[in-house]
Amino acid sequence: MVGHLDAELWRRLDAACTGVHTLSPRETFSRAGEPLAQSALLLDGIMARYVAEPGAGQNRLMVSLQVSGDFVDLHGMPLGHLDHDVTALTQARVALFPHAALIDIMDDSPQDARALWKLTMIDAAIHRHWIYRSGRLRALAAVADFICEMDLRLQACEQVDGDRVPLPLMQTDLAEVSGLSTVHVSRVTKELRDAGLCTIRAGAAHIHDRDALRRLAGFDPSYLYLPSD
Amino acid sequence: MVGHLDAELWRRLDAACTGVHTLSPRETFSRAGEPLAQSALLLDGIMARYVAEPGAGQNRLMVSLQVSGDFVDLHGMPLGHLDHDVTALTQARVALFPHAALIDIMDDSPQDARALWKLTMIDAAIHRHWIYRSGRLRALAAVADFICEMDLRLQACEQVDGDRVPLPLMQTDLAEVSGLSTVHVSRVTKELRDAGLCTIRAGAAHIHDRDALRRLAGFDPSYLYLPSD
DNA sequence: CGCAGCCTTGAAGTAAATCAAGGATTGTGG
DNA sequence: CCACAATCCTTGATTTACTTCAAGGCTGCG
Repeated sequence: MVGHLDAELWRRLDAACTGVHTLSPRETFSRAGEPLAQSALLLDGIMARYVAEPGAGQNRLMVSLQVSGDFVDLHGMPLGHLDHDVTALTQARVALFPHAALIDIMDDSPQDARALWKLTMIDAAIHRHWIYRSGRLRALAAVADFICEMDLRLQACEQVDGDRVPLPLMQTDLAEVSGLSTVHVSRVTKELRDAGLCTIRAGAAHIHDRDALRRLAGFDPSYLYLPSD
Repeated sequence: MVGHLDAELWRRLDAACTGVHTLSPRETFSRAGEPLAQSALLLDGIMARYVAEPGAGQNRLMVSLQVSGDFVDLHGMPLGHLDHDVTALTQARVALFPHAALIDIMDDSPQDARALWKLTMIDAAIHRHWIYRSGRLRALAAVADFICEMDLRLQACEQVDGDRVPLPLMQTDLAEVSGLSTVHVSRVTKELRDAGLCTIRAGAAHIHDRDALRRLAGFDPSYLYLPSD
C-alpha cells in the first residue's frame, strides 16, 4: 500500500500524525457504529475488520485483513462511522491522523485526495475478490487463494523471506476469513500440507510450491493493483 | 444514492455530462482491465458487476448490483481500470462523465470530492455485507437478505410500490448473486414462497411479510448508510 | 404447431458442518 | 523439573446443505 503514495504526501502525512498507538493482541480498536474523528495507519502487526452477526450472536466474519502500510479505517472518514469492527490480531502499532488534518491535506492538494481515495478503492477491489472467493471457490481453493493473496501483499511490504510468509493466524482466524468451520480448516490445511503446497502454522505459512498453489487457487493477482502492474 | 449528493454538485455533474448511452439487456458496458476515461451514472434499469473466474471458464460471480442513481464504475476513476466486468441486466440508460471533467469538479471543490468518494465507500460497505452474506448465511437466509437489501435500495430511489419490488432477475442471476446453483435457488425461492414471506418472479419480487423476511435474514440495514440513518 | 428459454421436481452424490474424543503444545505454579 | 490447565489442533463418525444429473412442465413466440 505504501507504494501507492508519493514522497510529498508522505511528508504531509508525517506532519499530520498526532501520535502512535500500540494495541495488544486481540484488542479491539474501534467498533461498528462508533463516530470516528481520526484514521489509523498500520505500522506493524496485523489487524482485521469484522462484520458481526446482528444481535447477541458472536458469529462474525472477517471482511478484510490489513498489513503494514495499510490504513485500517480510512473508509470511516467519508462515512463518519463504520459498519464493522476493527481489531488487532497481533500486537500492533498504528499512526493516528485526525480527520480534520486529512481534510486539510486533501483541500490543499486534490492529487493527494485522489491518492487517498485510491487506497480505499484498492480495499474495495480486494473486498470484491473476497466475495468471489467466498461464493465461487471450494474450501481448498479458497484457503489457497487467501494464502496467495497474503503472500503477495506481505511481499509488497517486504515481510516475506523466501518461502516464509509471516501470517500469525490461528485456524479459528482462517475459519473467520473463509466462512468454514475450524474443523474443516484443519482438514484443508492438512490437505495443502500433504500435497506439498504449503504448511500453515500459527505463526507463519511456508509455501513449498508457489506455482502449484496459485494454479490450485486459480490465482490472478490483478485485483491487488500492485504498483508493478 | 442520489440522496447523498447536494444540489450544487448535481448542477456541476449536469454540466459535466457528455451524453447518455442506452444499453440493451445483457449488454456489456465495460470489461475488467480495460482502461477507463469516463464513468457512468445509471439513470434507469439495472446493471451488475461481475468478477469472472480466471481463464476460459464462464463461471463468474456478481459482486455488485446497481440501481438508478448509482454510479456503476466510479471505482475506475482513481484506479484507472477495473478488476471486473460491468453489464446491463435490463435495458438501461447511463449518463457519461469524462474523468477529466470529474477531476475538474473535485479540484474545484474538495467537498464535492468527498461526496463522490463517499458514494464509492458506500459501495465498499455493501461489498463487505456481501462477503458476510456469502460466508455466514445459509442459502435461505442469504436470498432473503439479498431481497431485503434490494427492497431498501429500490425504496430509496422510489421504485417500490407497496409489496412490489421491481427486481428483474432470473434465477440464474440470483444464482450468480448468491453463489448457489440455479436448482437450489429454485428450491429456496419456493421455500420463501411457501412460507408466505415473498414471491420472487422474473420481473419483480413481491414481499408478503417484510418483518418476517427481515427476521429470517437477520437483516440490519445500517451498512447501507441510507440518508435517514 | 413446435421450439427455446426458464422453472420445477426427484434421486443420487458430494462437500462441509457438527458432534465427540483425544493429542500436542504452551504456559504456570508447586 | 514436573503436574496441571488452557489453548489449539487433529481425527473419526454422523448428519446436513447443497450440487449435480436427469426428466419434464410451463410460457411465450416464430
